[in-house]
Amino acid sequence: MNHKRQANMRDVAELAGVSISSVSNYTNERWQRLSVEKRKTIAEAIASLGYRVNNPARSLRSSRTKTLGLLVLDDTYRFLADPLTGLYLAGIMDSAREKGYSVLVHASGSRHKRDEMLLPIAENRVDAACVLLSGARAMRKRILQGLGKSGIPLVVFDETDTMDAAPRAHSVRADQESGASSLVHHLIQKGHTDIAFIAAKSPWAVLEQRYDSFKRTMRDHSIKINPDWVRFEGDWTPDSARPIVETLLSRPRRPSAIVCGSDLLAIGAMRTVTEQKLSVPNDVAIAGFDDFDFSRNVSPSLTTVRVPAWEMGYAAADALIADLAQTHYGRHSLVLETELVIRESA
Amino acid sequence: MNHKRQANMRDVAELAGVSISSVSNYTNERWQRLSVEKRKTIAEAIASLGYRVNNPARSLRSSRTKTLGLLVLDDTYRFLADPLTGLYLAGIMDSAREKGYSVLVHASGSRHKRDEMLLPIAENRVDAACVLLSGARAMRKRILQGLGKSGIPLVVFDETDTMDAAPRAHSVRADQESGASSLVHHLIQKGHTDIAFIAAKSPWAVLEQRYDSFKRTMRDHSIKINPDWVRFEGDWTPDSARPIVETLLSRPRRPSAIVCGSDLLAIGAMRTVTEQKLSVPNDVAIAGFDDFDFSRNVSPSLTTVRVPAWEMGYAAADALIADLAQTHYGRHSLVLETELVIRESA
DNA sequence: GTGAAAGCGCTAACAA
DNA sequence: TTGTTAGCGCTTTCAC
Repeated sequence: MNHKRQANMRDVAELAGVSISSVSNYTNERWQRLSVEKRKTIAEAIASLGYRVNNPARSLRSSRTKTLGLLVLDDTYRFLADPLTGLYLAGIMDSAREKGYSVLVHASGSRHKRDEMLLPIAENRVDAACVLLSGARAMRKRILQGLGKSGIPLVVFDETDTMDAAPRAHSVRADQESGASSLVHHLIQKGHTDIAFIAAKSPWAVLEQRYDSFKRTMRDHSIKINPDWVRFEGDWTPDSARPIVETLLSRPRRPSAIVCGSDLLAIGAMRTVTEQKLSVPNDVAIAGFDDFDFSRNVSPSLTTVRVPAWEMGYAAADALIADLAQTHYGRHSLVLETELVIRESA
Repeated sequence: MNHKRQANMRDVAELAGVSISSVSNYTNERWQRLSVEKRKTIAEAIASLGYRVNNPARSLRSSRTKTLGLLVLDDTYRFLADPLTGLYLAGIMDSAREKGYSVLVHASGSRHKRDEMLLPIAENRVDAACVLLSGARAMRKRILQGLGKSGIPLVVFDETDTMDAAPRAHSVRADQESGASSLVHHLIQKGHTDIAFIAAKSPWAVLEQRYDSFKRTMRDHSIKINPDWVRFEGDWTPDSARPIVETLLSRPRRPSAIVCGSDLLAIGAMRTVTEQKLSVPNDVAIAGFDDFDFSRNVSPSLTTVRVPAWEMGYAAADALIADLAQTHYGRHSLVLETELVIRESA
């Protein structure tokens, strides 16, 4: 129990012998309006009372919350168990903290009411937001439309051609196309033509980009894609790769390489191949996307496309805070480089 | 740009032809004070205006923010890349969302000012908080002391004997002791006596519990621990296991089993052993803690102690919200079961 | 440079 | 049941 009430601005002003507005000028760092002595007296009063500005009061009055939202649309609670999301969030938080912002995380499933995603915005909890979407394209567009109408600065992760639904939102993404294309090139150079592509069933912009680029690169090399070898099933856990790969291996003709939609899946795929007494990469090469911490340490180590997830998060928060500072809402499209990391598995 | 101002309670009241306080009673679900017709009129007015309560205003007036904090003390931004933290957060968020709460995530390093950790509380941004600590015991206690004084409901993850620093805080943890002990039993039953223990250098309550139980169980079996085989070095990435394991293997006498402080480390350890042309588990058995998604899918699959991280997060938020509802601050100590998962690596 | 005062949108105490 | 009203702590004119 806190017996003495928290100090407020009035208390500080009285102790310092100045007016409330001078204290306000102090906490808002408007130094031009504060004499040096006053500045010192106020600092002392604040320190001695342990005063902290009351954020809700400040927000109510100024409609600035000093908070960034991370709005996630995902049907599975495991979205945060995916290291990619965790790294986005870490980047956002690091960037936000440096500039005095907090981060409110809000996840919503498509089973929820349409505007559940917008709640933190509608309730004036955030000044700007990072948006992470999954699910069908049409739904993603609809959500983006709703978000766009809110009028607050927005950064959308990983989306490309859905961005027109929110004309003023920034986008931050990794160059999945060049990553996927380098990967396929690499496989072809290694002599592979029988290449499978597997991923979770859940639609996701990043997956579309990876798969589209896979298809394009195959076509560019005049390699026909065997439709039996393209499978979108299960979720993004390693376990869901197992039944897919089992099917792939059980058929008379099997692929010589499998491109997996994510490293998590690739690990499950490798395991399944190994269990069938086949060798990775000799019998079946396996490659993934993301380059998580563990990817270089599994056996065989994973050939993959590195995605700079932390950097993306950092850049996103950075862009939002810049917008907020300048009320200059020019739209940016930031594309960070991916990198093919060739290891043992392919 | 939002041209028409957001609707407020007054607008709703006018449109519905009722008083502001009736609208307030509606948004606060005080149905006893609302006739059925009024309830309907208000609902319609709210829907037609797209009204949402302004959270900062509500918070200022009522000093309830409807927000839970997740306060993390960690020096490395990678804390969120650790699936364990991600799962805690996922559990917290799922629980919070069900009850209409938001989650504010706030990380602070020990390099920051002492009370950086308290900022969301000091600024009235949260009603209650989950606390995740790492670092030296003394520092963790000091932080807990500061948090305890704030007087808001608190759940601290994974701490045991430091909890007296915050006498009114709840604790939620997993039974690391029984997990570690089962694991050591298992190794001994498999004939191992030359058992190493490796972990990151960064102190952490969970690690202390795991290691203490390791020591105790070894002693109970009258097995002497070789101090050369106990190593706390590096961080929690798989890569930092490598130099440690290389050293362990390079010496004339090497352990027959290595217990790793986390699955992430265990993966790095396995990889290093394999690279030295030794076999897991025949030459060196490897075991971890946590049981992440990928642990069953690496080769060989990982013997580990499962920690119910999502459930812990869920329980924590649950306890906080219950406290908030009842102003009944009885202290709980919740200990969730761990489970030894025996696979191939040990 | 400084201070007085209005009022952001809401809740809760009280009156009716 | 319903309505009136004070005021939460702050920012921001505006006058000095």
